[in-house]
Amino acid sequence: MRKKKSNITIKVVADRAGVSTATVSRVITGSDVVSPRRRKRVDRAIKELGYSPNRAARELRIGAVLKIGVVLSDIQNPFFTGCLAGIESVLQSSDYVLILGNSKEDPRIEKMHLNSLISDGVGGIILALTSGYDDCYQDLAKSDIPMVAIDRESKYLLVDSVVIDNVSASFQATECLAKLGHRRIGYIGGPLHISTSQERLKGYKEALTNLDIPIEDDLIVNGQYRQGGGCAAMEELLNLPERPTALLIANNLMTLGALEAIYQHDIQIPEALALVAFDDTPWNIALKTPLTVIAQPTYQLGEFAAKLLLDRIKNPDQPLQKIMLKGELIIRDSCGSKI
Amino acid sequence: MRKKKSNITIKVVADRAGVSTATVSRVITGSDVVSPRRRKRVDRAIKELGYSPNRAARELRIGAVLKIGVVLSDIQNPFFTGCLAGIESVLQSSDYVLILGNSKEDPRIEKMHLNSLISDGVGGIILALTSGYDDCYQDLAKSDIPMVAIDRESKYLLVDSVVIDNVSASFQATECLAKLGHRRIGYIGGPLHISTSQERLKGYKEALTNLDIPIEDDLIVNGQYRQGGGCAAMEELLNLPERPTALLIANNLMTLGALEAIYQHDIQIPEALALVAFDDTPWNIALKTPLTVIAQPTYQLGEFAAKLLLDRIKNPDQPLQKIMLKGELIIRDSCGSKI
DNA sequence: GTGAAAGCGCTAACAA
DNA sequence: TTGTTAGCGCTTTCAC
Repeated sequence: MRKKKSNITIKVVADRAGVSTATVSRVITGSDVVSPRRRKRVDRAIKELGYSPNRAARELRIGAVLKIGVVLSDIQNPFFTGCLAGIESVLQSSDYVLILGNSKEDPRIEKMHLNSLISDGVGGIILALTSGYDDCYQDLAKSDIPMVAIDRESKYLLVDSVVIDNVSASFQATECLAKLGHRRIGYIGGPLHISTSQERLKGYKEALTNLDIPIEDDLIVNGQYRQGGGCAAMEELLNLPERPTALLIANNLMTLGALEAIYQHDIQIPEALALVAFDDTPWNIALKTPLTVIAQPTYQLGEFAAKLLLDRIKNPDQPLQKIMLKGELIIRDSCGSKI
Repeated sequence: MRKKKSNITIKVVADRAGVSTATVSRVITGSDVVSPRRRKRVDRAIKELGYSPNRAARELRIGAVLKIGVVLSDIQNPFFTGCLAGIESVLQSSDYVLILGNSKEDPRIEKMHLNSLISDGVGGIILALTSGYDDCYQDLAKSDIPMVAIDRESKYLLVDSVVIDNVSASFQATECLAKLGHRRIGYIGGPLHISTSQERLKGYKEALTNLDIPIEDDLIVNGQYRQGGGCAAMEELLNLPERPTALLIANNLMTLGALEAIYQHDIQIPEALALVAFDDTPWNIALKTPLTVIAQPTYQLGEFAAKLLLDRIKNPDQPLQKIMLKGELIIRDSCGSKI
């Protein structure tokens, strides 16, 4: 174990400036009850000594500040790294430091991170949750740590949130496919205990109902929000006696997996299967068939979340907020229409 | 500002278990001088109370900061998110917490993050540096904070490092192309002040020399390690009076950009242009032409770096280490051979 | 407006 | 093997 970095404490500064530690502290914290003369003396001493206050001591004394915990469900998913970049950019120009945790879609790991953050007494938490259907978050909610849920929500966790309007995005995508003449539209989505999965499925169903297309359970597959999940789901759909002619996929990684299966079976897009997928990605243009997608504003999602959290920390009693961002349908080749 | 989070302190646990705080502390820190009976009692009390130690207090007391700063040059690049995931997984089972900074390939932002980490007195730093050719890091090196350079090195920063054997990887890739009969092999690489760019260029040139193929400066383009950089570089190569028949691209994002330009000019891969690129990526299989790549073990890179840093923290006087990991050439369609 | 002093929760001597 | 206790560096009453 390393020893302390610096022996310049508030005491040293106080001695140098010929004042008490209390006065130095008042200067540091910006308390306005210090006379200009002493303030000047203290400032000089701080500069000369290159003093910077010990964060641990400060935190211990006042309770936690200056740390924001960010727990994401998959830090290798471009969707979340986009969010992360947005969060980071906001925090960068704040006094807060970003503590990162990766839950890998595992509620147990998530719980661990959360506990660690809580016991650290972080100033706030931004969470993309992995589990939404049980009471995992009830005691978390009881801790009074400011928190923002990002992308996903849980009814057991009533906190500020920044999300995509998934129902409408999914509705729009399904409608697009239907308007191109498709009646057998399949759907591949994520685990149903995650709110985004529920909402996207809902949007899909609503669009179908709205257009008098019967909902067929066979055409709906929910799997893991992973590449493997997408591949497996696609195989299932492909094994159907009557295959879908169009498909909506609710996640970028699943899309990659589905594409894997599609190419393996030598199915032509969009001729044999029209496709709309969630998430625009940098690699889209280089794909065999460029994908029609619902682009989600991930970076802004992160920015909003960080700003919202900072707001909430400053003003704990403000009413709960839910910010909803719209996805954007971008037409490319895979849906079979340039519109 | 919030007040303190939890009132479950070591004292409460001690009372509950009927022991002293010292004994509880011993159990927590894994000191082995506690009798099994008491240890069991303490463990139970901890569990029942849901106690977890206050990090600030601990840090203050032991005079070390249980935080690792990780500053990456682009947290939206899959290469670095792969590393990040590896780092996170190691840190997760340590006492350390991960503080993330994103320099966006900007030395000024990097500097800012580094300064902030230093003044926080973090326990250690993992850095993918953005600038390698000036003395940016000289005073950083003087701070005695343990540090590991990841992926990229600088002669101004003599610290432990974990890197890919870029020269040999690049050599291998170039050789592969040459063995397929190509003599006009182009090269697209990153900024030359970054060590990986230098090394990859070196490997390329060495392979050429080794095979008696003349090096033509026209065929070598160095740009930004970004999608735009790859696209611009490709355009440049395409404007040559005599185009290359094969190409090595030294970065995944640049590859995407190059592909963009290639498709725009309707150039067939591998017929009109054989391609080998750095980095294997999840989307590779779904590309128009699956890419022959040098796969880099990003996750392991991160794991090694984190472990190395933890080692160094425990044992500051151990000799400097440089861990070099090998890339792996994976043959797919884009080089024009299944071998 | 200022200083003295009491801890924040924890660990590590030192005693027992 | 265990408990007692003195701080780590800081902020914040409370007197003055």
